[in-house]
Amino acid sequence: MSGFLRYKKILDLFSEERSSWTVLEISKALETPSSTIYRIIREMVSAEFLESAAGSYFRLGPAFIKFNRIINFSDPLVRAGQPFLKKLADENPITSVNVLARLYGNKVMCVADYKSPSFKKNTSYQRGKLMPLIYGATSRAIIMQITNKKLQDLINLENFKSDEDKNNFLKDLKNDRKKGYCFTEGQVDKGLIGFAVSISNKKLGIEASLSSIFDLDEFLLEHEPVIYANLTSYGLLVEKYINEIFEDIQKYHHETNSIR
Amino acid sequence: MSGFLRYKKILDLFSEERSSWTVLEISKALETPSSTIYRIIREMVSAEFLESAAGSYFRLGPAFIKFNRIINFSDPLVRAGQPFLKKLADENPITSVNVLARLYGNKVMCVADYKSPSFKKNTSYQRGKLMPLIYGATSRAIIMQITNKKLQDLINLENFKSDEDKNNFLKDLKNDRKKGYCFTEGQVDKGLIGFAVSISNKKLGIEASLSSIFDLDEFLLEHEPVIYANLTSYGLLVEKYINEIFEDIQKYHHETNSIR
DNA sequence: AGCTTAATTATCAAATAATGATAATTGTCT
DNA sequence: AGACAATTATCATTATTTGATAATTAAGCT
Repeated sequence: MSGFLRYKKILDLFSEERSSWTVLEISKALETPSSTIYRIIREMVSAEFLESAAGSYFRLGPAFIKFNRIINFSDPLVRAGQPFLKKLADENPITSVNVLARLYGNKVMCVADYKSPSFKKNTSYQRGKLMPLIYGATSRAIIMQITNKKLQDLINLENFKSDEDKNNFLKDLKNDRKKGYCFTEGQVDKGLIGFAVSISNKKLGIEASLSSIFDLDEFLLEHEPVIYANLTSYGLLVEKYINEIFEDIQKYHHETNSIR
Repeated sequence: MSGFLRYKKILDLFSEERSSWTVLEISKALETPSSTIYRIIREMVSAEFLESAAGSYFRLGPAFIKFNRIINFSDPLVRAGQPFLKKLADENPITSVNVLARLYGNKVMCVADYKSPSFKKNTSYQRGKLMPLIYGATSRAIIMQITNKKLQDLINLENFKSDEDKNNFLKDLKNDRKKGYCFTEGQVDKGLIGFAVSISNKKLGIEASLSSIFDLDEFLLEHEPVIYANLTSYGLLVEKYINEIFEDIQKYHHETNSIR
């Protein structure tokens, strides 16, 4: 183990299910002597990436809250899209969960979400959560904008049940790309349906989606045109704002560089 | 530069004001050859702690969103306190910003916040933001529970205008400790006032505070008893929940350890 | 499409840091 | 105060990082 991986392997042990670890537990899990782990943990604690909790346990440190905030206030996708999620929810014909998501490695990550206050069911789409690449409208609206080699590489990492499954998936993808939006039913959460449109910005390397998730029990066919109209118009609006933010950033960097 | 510091120094360059950097800029800022920075950046990008943006710029990566989420769902303070912030806001006599904050190094960090929808003015208290240790009720309710050497060390890091200032601060601290809550006016944001109570849990090493911030223009003296009652009762409630979460965690670790 | 320049990766010997077994110290609980 | 667990210190060995330079790849421009 070397470089940043040494630290990342430790951080990756911490999860929602298991959020505190002792040095001995880490030492066992990574098959590394505890004297080494003690040394590394000490470093990470002093950098506030970990912190010591009760009973010689350690947990994730406040550095993550700090950097998360910086992303919130500076990430073009979050900045551009976050403010529209509530509006989208308010304009949808029935209660909804509205999500901005993006590619994260070979998964999809939700980077912002807004749930109507009266939305009852639980959903998997919450900020920071990783979602499967090939299930759900949210994910599909992201991969349907990816092409060629990158798409091949991503798809090859997935385990399809059969070749037929894989071909069907690719066919659906093609259709949705033509239509310009996605619909799926119960692929991620039972009893929920999702609609999604792509969000992209080539210059900023953004491959994302905007989606609305509804309770199947509340949904009527007549809602679809409104949902579709809302998503596409807000999707375009978000892309427009991303572009404005991009120009702001450019201007800023231009200024700071010419001062030097 | 060695160990984790090598990586942390790069991450620390990223801020709300300056959220993207090129390799060359980092190389200059840290006075390190660009070939070295390139290598390190590559590592951090593949770990998703950084990501490449447009125009050969790099920005903070989605790993922070992911780990932030894990903290949200597992940190005892956030888990216990977050749900009460809205309730506190709703029960306060006038619109308010309500904040959970904790010690972070020699600063205070807001770890959860809820602003009444109709609250007009801007405040500095937002999740993830670092606040000064010696200004504002939010901070004072934290340090007033700290004693002896730890208090000395923290105070010694602060720059007081004069020795008199320092002594007055310590005197105020002592008074507030007796009263059990803090009040300050305009110390952090002009035109705003803050009330705060301490939140602590020795076993979990939690040194925190719960606070409500109001617009001075809306505040009347008759509001104070209600504000005070709300804060103290919710403060105790949060501490009770922290304790329950602590016991849950213990039970969980007990189980997982006996399985092995 | 081809040309130009900037961005990024690869190479490798020298310099530096990480490792882990062990011992020493500190902290905690009764 | 004593016993046990947690943490830190030590240090020779081993492995990794460094940075100057060269090679490659990507991006911008006409």
